[in-house]
Amino acid sequence: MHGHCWQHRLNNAGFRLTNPREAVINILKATDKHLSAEDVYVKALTVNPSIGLTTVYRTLDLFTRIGVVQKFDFGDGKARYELTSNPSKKDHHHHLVCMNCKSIIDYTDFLHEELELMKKTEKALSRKHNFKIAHHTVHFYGFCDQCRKIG
Amino acid sequence: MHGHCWQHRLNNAGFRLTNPREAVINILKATDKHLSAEDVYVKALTVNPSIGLTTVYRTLDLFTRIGVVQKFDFGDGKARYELTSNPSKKDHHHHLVCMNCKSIIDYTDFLHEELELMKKTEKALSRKHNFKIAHHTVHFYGFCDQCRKIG
DNA sequence: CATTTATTGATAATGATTATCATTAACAAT
DNA sequence: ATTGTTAATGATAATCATTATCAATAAATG
Repeated sequence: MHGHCWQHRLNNAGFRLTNPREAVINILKATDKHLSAEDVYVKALTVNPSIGLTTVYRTLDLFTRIGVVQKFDFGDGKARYELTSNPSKKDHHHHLVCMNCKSIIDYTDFLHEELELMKKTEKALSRKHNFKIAHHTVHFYGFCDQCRKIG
Repeated sequence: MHGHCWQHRLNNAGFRLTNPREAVINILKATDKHLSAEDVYVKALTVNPSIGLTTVYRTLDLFTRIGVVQKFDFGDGKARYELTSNPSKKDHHHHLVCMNCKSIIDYTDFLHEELELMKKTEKALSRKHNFKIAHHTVHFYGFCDQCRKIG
């Protein structure tokens, strides 16, 4: 149920398979960047020139709700979206955010240890607060190579 | 230099000690909530009825830049602010965010282990990317007790 | 006390996201 | 395939948090 393709997950959740939704997924699949809704919209236009920005927002929100996409906020005023990465797979990563230029670096160091700790923490928190945990994020904030030199 | 009071930190960074700044700090000191700029503004008005919302934003931004305050985004469209908690002190905590009602629970489980891992990760990342790391965040996302029952 | 300059607060502007609503297209049943 | 039902779309306007502007004020310094 977790490994099913997005088409099935949409259907199972009672949603329809549409052109804009396919376009959005394909764009997210094809990049390793951290795209904003506007970014996705611009790319989507080259595939489907009639797509609307509103639909892109709605679609990203829908995918986020069913867990196919993860929404991030790195503090630059606009949300970013990525395909959800399975914590036990190699696409799992976390982020390093430059507080000055807002650039983002993905990192994958010590993920095994991190996963152990997160599983343990998740278990404890679920029990203690009766909270159903879907995912977690880890962000490191600081100043990137460029911005250290300048500032 | 880290343990210095905020007054000194302001002065050392070349900023002035003003009434609005004092009001904002006192409000953050007096709460364990996750206040938005608007929240802080409303509270500030009771102390200083002439304070402006713009100033609150500016002040929170200033304190964030000098590291006295930490800015969070939990995905409900407005930023939240907390006094920066020293990772090795007992006020250090992380967050559990309900994806439905946006309520937030602080947690402090396994912080010792977490701190060990974070220090290690931080060291590796600093070296590899020549990144100057200031702080980190860990967020768990899911559904709280209330929202599990309903949804 | 006077001067300098950061800070403030009222206001308007910005910009990302959301609500509205008539039109269109998916899908199920025929 | 055709139709009917209903979700989904896209254009537009509205919302709302945050920022820019700028004249007025107040901290610090001599």
